[in-house]
Amino acid sequence: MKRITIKDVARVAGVSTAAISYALNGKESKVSTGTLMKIQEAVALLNYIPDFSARSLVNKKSYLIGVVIPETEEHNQMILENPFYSEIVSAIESELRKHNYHLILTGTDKGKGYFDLSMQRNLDGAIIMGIYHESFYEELKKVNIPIILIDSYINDTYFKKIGIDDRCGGGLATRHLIENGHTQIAIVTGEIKRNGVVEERFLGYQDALAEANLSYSLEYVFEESTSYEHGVLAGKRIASNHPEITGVFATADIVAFGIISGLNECGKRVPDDISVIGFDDITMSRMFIPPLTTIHQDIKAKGIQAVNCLIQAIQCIASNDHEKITLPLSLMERQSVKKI
Amino acid sequence: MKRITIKDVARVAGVSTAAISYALNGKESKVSTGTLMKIQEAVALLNYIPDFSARSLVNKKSYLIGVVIPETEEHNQMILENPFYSEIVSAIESELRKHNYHLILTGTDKGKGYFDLSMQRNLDGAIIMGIYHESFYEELKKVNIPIILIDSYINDTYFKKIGIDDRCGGGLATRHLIENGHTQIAIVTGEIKRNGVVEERFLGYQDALAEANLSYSLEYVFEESTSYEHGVLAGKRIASNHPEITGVFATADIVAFGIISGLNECGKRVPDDISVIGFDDITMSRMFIPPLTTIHQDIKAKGIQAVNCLIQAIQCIASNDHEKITLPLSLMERQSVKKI
DNA sequence: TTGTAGGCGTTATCAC
DNA sequence: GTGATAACGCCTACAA
Repeated sequence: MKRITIKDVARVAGVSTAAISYALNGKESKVSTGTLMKIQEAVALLNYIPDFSARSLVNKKSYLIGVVIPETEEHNQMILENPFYSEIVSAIESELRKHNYHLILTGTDKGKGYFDLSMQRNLDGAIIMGIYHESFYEELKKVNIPIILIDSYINDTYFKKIGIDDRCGGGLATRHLIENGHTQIAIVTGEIKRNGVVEERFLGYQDALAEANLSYSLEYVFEESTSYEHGVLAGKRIASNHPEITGVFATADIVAFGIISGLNECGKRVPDDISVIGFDDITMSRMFIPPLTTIHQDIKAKGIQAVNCLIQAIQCIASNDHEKITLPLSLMERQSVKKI
Repeated sequence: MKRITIKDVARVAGVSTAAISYALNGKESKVSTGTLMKIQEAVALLNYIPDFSARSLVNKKSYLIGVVIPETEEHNQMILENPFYSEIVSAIESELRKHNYHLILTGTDKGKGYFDLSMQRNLDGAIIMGIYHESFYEELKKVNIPIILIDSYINDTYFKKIGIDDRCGGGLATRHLIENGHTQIAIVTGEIKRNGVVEERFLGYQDALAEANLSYSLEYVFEESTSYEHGVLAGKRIASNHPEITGVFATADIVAFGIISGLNECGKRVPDDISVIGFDDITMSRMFIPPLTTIHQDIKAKGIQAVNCLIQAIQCIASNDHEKITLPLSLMERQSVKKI
């Protein structure tokens, strides 16, 4: 089956290819009503669908957006299993489609960068999640397309950034524990990378502790990976080695789930024996038992804003000088924290 | 910044564009060792990256695979929030990348089909999840590219299919409940669509009931949507209207989570008061409290197989006449089912 | 072994 | 208004 091309349409409609192109690209003014109708008929008759490759070749627009999310060290798989990423990717795809863009989703092995892909595919823009080596960002800049960083504290004005005030959130969470009478508060967290969100959340934790004149101890910091498994381990260690701890701040909900399970395995109940607060408010958090008290952020809004910001940049609409958009945060009280 | 083209490389290397093309496309034999080296140097020096659009234009290969997953009725968003889809998409992306393909991920509004996208982008193939109207598949066939259907019982030899024996799985789950002494067994399920997986799982439920001479009653069928929310509702209704029910088969883990929550809200505990078994064994199931007894399927394997099957079809490698690949299933006993 | 040139499907620049 | 025609970047006969 041969592809229907613009020439076929031209032949059937009895006009030139130029006319077709005008008619189909919002330049109807350059075409008389009569020919316009003939064209529309022919297009419908032949079911003509333009070839984006050809189009992209001439006007350097691909209507393709790259979205990258980090991947697991072990399996080279995108960590889409982390519900946070699933939710935001859903929102991004939906919003992108509304604007007639398509999305190429990839994980990225930190070895090879994203430069090749961007060039090969002539990406119109990219949305990047996760924290990478500096070289990754330098490469990215060379591609010279608009790029949105989600949840990054990279200090580089080339990139537009969208995120939340993680430090404030970390404070909010810890303070909630304190207000409920807790004084021995642990933090369980993924790797604290420079310029990453967990670093900020960790700082917020320290802020709140200091405010309340509570001492901060490294023994109460369980740093490893943002994963359920790490949560389980930390939960067990807290249960067996730190009976004095009554409150735990997990820097991600998925970690909080792990903590609660680990605690349970050791016979400690949440929130009766120990309180746990999470961060993100992923969909699963309200489904969990007990429903998780957590710091709520609007994940979908984050994705939608990222898309709109990106598309504005692509179309060079007045680059509103907001280099960084910060979305609101709130405390979501459910049932994993108890007053003592 | 102007793009580096094959001509630039040719100029720098002091050879023709043809030589470059040969050297870069596995036809090194047509090029002498000397020029090959000069070419490699020039490529490295200029950091030349071929343009896929141009390439696609001439050889009708895009190295782009379309992946579509169903979307919510309300928000036109992909239901990537369903962890089942997240997991399988992760696996697909990873495997695809290994083979140098990229993935365009979309939801699909059932109004407009997938035909346009496939044509516009010259997709090399597609992987489709979910159940759609017949017209959707008819359109798809016209595109004339290899297509893999995951978890579909559509009876059309055009498509390669990959899935599990859902009927057997439904039987396995129900039988497990029966073997544990349950006789009043409800089923909570998403919409039972023709050719869909839940229909088969439902059939398996009936099989097991019949085998054990247990009566089947429509009152015990809670059909609505494959969602947490529906599970909650069903759980509540079971708790308040059907005290005689002691076992529940949920046709998806996410539904099982809802049921357990709904039951809890009404003061019923799982598994002490009532047993619940799920289906799929998503990652979350072992994290849930109580850890969910469920029918295990290898979600990642499903994604990987789909990719390999698709790529084989694309490369026209002996279309191994397996029109349908069926992956194994097993019972995963955890703690949501109790012997009575 | 190497280089020239035509064509893939579009868009855009011209003349008419 | 309309229609040739030259790009866009690449591949591949074909000729040298």
